[in-house]
Amino acid sequence: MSDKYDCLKLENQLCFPLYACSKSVTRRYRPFLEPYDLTYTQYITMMVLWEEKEINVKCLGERLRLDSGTLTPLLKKLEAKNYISRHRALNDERNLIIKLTPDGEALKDEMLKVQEQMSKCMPLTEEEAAELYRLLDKLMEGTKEET
Amino acid sequence: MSDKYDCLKLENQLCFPLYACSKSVTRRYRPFLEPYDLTYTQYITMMVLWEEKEINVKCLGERLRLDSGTLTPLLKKLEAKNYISRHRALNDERNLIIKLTPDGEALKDEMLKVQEQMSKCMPLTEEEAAELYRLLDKLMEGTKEET
DNA sequence: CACAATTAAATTGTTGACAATTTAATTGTA
DNA sequence: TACAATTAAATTGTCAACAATTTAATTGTG
Repeated sequence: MSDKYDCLKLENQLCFPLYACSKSVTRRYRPFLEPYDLTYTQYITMMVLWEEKEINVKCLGERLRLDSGTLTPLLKKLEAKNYISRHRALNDERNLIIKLTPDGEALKDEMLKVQEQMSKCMPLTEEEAAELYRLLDKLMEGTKEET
Repeated sequence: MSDKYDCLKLENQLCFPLYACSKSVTRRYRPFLEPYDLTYTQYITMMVLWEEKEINVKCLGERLRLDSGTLTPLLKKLEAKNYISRHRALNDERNLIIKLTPDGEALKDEMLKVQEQMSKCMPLTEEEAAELYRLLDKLMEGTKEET
């Protein structure tokens, strides 16, 4: 009951569950983030800033795997919400330095609640989560750009 | 060395590897699909049609987890490329029936090559792939809409 | 039968993702 | 020191994702 086209079936693919699952998780975040006027992508951008305090767009893009075409408008939106500031570096004006504002910093505590809510939707054991993490990492390695 | 903010670090999250990995896989497809003038989303749409031959937009959306706002313009593009046809159902004109054209059907054989190329980028063993599939499915279950 | 409720797709508007190109600053080198 | 090469961010243009609304067809019910 198997033919050569089996590999073209959605349910036999890894790519589709991956794509669907990623969207499903992102969609789940939406109502939790909405009160803070954050989208998922804006949220993970803030996560980097809560770790780094200060970073330029290039480094931010490497962490998030997003380019300036995505980040420039996104960062302008975060600036408009007064969560971050955008200033050119003094020593090299090509670099745009992104910093948290006090409002952005304050958001961090609120987000602990969001994470708590979200973790309830993630019905994996510690071991399963670790294994998923490992497999995603391996897949990431294989599909990453060969430069 | 752990504090209450650890859960707000990108690398401690499942959501980010999931999001990054999904994008990475999609990005990998791009050069293989580009000769056929297909995007990844258009490709998975074609995959459903290679299985079903004929389906309405609603069912297609349920399979792909996409709404009419995404599908309507996408299907018009596939029609313009002459891979599919779009016609209202005779018995209920609210339904738009999507069918493969001969060109769309013919694409199926070409896509076998694409899958072969792609599988080389997916460095997982059978068991790992099966486990990843299982974990994604479980996560999907937990994050799915409760209606 | 009439008309309210429901359903399917399309439309509108916002945000993301990314390739390709442009602009401006800096660096390397003849 | 000039000026080509490189680098960082911004811009442009296309496709996707999705919420909210609209349009049109069908169904259910008084």
